[in-house]
Amino acid sequence: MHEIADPEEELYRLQADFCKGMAHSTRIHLLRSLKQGEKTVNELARLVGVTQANASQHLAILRQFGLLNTRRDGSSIYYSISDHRIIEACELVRGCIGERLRKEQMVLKVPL
Amino acid sequence: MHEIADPEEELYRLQADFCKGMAHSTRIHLLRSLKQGEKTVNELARLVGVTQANASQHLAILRQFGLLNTRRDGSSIYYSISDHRIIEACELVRGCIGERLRKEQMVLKVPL
DNA sequence: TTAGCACATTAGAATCCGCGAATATTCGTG
DNA sequence: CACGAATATTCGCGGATTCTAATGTGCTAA
Repeated sequence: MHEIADPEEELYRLQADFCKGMAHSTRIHLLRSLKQGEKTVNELARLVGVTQANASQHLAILRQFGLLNTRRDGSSIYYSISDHRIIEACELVRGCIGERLRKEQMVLKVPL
Repeated sequence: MHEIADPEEELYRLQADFCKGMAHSTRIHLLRSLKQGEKTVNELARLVGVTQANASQHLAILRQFGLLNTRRDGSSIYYSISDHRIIEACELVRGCIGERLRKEQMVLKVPL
C-alpha cells in the first residue's frame, strides 16, 4: 500500500499529523475543554458551541491522530486526553501567542 | 474586512495558525534544522531536501504565522526561530509520538 | 420489539493547501 | 548599467479540509 522510505521522514509525518490535530480553533477548544477530565460529545459540543455532528467529526480526527481516547458508558461515549504533554504543548504555543500580542500592543500603544 | 467577535475565539484562531506552521513534515524538518541557529534558504533547502522555491514557500508560511524571523545579510536572508518554546512544543509532541510507537512495537512484539 | 437518545458516518459544495514551473525582485560586483 | 546569485512570488492543477444536512448505528428502557 505504501512503502516507508525514510523512517526519520515518517516520524516527521506522524508528528505533523499530531500537530494537524491542534491546527484548528475548534479542536484546540475541544482539547482545552478536556483539560480537567473526560466528557461526552454533547457536553463538548455545547461547551465549544458547534453542532453535535461537527464536534463528532473533529473528535474523530483527534482520535485518529492519537490525541484522544474514548470510553463507552451506556449510550454515551467519553473522550479524554491521551497524553498530557499535548496540553503542555498547547500551553507553550499559547504562551508564544500571548507574548507576541503583548509586544504588538506595546508597539501600538507606545509609538513615540 | 473581518470583525472580531469573541477575543477568546480569536486567540484560538491564532493558536491554530501557529500549529498549522508545525503541521507539515517539511516545516517540522525546517524548524528542527534551525534549532542550533539561523540559516539561509539554500542551506535549509539542501538540508531538508526540497527545491529552493518550495523551501521559500514553507519558510514564508512559518514567517507569516510568526514562528520564524528573518535577517538580511548581503544577498542572503537568514531565518531563525522566533521563540524557543516552539522547539520545546515540537519536542513534547515528538515525545508523545515516540511513546506511542514504543507501545505499538510492544503490542506487535509481545502478543502473547 | 419499538421508541428515543447519543453518537457516527456519508454526501456534496465551497474552500484551502502543496507542489512544480515559470517569472519577478533584490542585492552585490564589475 | 548589466549581470549573476539568492530569494520571493505567481499561476494552475490535483488533492485535502470543513461545513451542513441527512442518514445510519448502538444502546437503553418500556
